[in-house]
Amino acid sequence: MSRVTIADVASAAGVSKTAVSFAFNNPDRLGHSTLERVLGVAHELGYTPHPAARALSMRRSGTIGVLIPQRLSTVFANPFFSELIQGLGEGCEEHDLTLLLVPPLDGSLEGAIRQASVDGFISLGLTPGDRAFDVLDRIGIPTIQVDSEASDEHPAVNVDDAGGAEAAARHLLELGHRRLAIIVLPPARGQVQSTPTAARRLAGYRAAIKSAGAPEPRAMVAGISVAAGARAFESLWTGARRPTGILAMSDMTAIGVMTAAQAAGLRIPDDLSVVGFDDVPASEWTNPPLTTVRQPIVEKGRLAARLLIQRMKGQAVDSPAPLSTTLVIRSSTSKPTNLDLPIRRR
Amino acid sequence: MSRVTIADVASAAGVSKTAVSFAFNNPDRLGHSTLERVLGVAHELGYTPHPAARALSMRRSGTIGVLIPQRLSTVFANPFFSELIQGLGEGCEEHDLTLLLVPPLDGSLEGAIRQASVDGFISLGLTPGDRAFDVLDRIGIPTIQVDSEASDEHPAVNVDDAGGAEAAARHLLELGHRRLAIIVLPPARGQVQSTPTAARRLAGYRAAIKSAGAPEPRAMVAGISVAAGARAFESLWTGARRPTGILAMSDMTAIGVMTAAQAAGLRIPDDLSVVGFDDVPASEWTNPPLTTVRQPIVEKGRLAARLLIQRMKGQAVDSPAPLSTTLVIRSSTSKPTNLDLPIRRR
DNA sequence: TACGATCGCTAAACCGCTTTACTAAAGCGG
DNA sequence: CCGCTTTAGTAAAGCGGTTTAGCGATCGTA
Repeated sequence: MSRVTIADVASAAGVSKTAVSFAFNNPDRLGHSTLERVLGVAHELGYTPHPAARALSMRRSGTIGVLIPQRLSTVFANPFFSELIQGLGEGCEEHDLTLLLVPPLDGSLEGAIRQASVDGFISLGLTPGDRAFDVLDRIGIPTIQVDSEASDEHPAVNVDDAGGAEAAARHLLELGHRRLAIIVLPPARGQVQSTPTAARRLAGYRAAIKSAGAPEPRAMVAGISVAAGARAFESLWTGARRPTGILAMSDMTAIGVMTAAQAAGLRIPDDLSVVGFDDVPASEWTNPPLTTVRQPIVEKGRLAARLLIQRMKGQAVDSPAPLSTTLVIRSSTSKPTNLDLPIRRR
Repeated sequence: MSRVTIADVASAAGVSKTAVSFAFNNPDRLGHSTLERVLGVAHELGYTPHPAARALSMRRSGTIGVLIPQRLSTVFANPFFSELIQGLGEGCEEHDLTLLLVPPLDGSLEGAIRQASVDGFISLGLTPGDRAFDVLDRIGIPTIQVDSEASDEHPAVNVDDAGGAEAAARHLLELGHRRLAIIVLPPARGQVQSTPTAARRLAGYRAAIKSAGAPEPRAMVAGISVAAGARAFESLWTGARRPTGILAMSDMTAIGVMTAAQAAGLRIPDDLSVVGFDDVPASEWTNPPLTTVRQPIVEKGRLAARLLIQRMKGQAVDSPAPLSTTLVIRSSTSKPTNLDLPIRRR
């Protein structure tokens, strides 16, 4: 009933364990006839090497871990993440590696890191001081960061967040918008400080607004989800000096803003312009199609995976130059027409 | 430079390896003072048990594998999958399990199964005869199927595909449509036969059409992607007897059909009705919002994870009753108005 | 014919942890 | 004070592979 081990195969084939091991990993070291026999017996018995035993003795598990800062159910609600996985997957499949999703266990990412039997880690959106780094350094597993701040020990793959954000804000400003609001990504798990990505995007928005001499924008923090975007719109749409344009740091948030605005009777872009960030596929099909900043998400994942694999091979790798972002102008932005919009609720 | 092992901690604390192991896994068996000391030394040295060694000796890795029938980059392009992962994640997090994504390695799913160090598998859309089952049975790892055909050894979690499909078709028929086309999901990797899910949905569509006495629908196979949906529309929109309504087995395909149709100058739903399947979140925001069959994807994942965990505990589990599906009527369907539509290309 | 190289295979150590079986000391009731 | 149970800790045997070092037989060569 119990699993077939290498010893079973060895004794059934009348050879040593070594021979069986060689048959699979080093066939040249065996004579032709023994090789055939061992392989035959192994197949007949349905032998499969125990992965953990293999990993222990070879010091390699054939798996890379993806360090996820939040619960899977929140993270995977954002298509951004699916795309990133697509890229990581492409990088991994080239080398027959599998992907282990490592969210915080019991609230602790550090604990989860320890448990994971992997050859390398991809970390997502970690803030520089994160304690996860202590654990990573301690156990000495190569790591590549994504959407974080590069350091010497931990290279990071990033996109030109500031440039993209600046282009987005400039777009609204050039259309004539002056009253802008920014929806800021929330800080990482357990942190107060905003993520490096959020900080860079915010800086980009601000730089454009400042250089255009437009008034200080309202800023509000909201989660990366459609629901959070909707709530953000609700709060923004009370009181005086309502914005004519909203800069969201994520497409999901932007979509939430649009649906909430439309539900409140506004027309987009006539009554309110909205621009997102990421350019997830869904942004193309929304009503209206979303103006947004495209970042090459799949490529980012693929690059991160490749760099990690290089590191795992022992090669040194530097943080690559940020991947470029481009503004994609669709139909959720236009000139601000109704500067003094009467409130049309319901 | 090399990793801190249990032996290092033991000698540094002046105790046996057993004591160190007890300190972590069985603290009651140690005196108070030694416990403190061992834990202190371990922390100081930055000791972390080697996961593979632990897995080998405990016969448990704390990981469950998700058997993915295709490449990650194709599978994760469908939000359906993200939602399923959300559900699986919820089920896993309750028990501190992590999720390993296991796509075919080098084209072979069986090979990938062998390599994976997991305590259980969730399989997706496997066709009954799949050779993956041989490997799974051989190594005796508990498995729960999703979107497959239940068998005694391998319970399956399913939704009421036939019922949902029937409701979708009936909806179009009741609106007055008679010329329908069906876009069928492609067969699983390496198979000729269509997946059980596709077969059930097709049967549902056909049953409704037959009982309404409507003419035989055109059926065509297309991949589960926006691009494939677009291609499907192109092929369908040539020749005579063009459909007035299209039944797609996936929302992504339906969205592809809509965008291609709109690009060809058709108005939806006036010139063509489209209904999808799944009700992924994006379906609510499309232009027009998509009429589709909702299936509880997250719940499906959560249920599958829970059942697998039960099985891993040694409890027997039966296949649960199919989860119910409901037709969600939005704006991509209406009465067929232009029965003899002139061709308006470009 | 003798000798070093090559070939084919094996014994045993090792990877790093858990766990069973056991021992010495301490606690305890009578 | 003695025998018996706890308590606190240890030695050693796994878990199931890989890998190094080595050994006899065969082979080509001088």
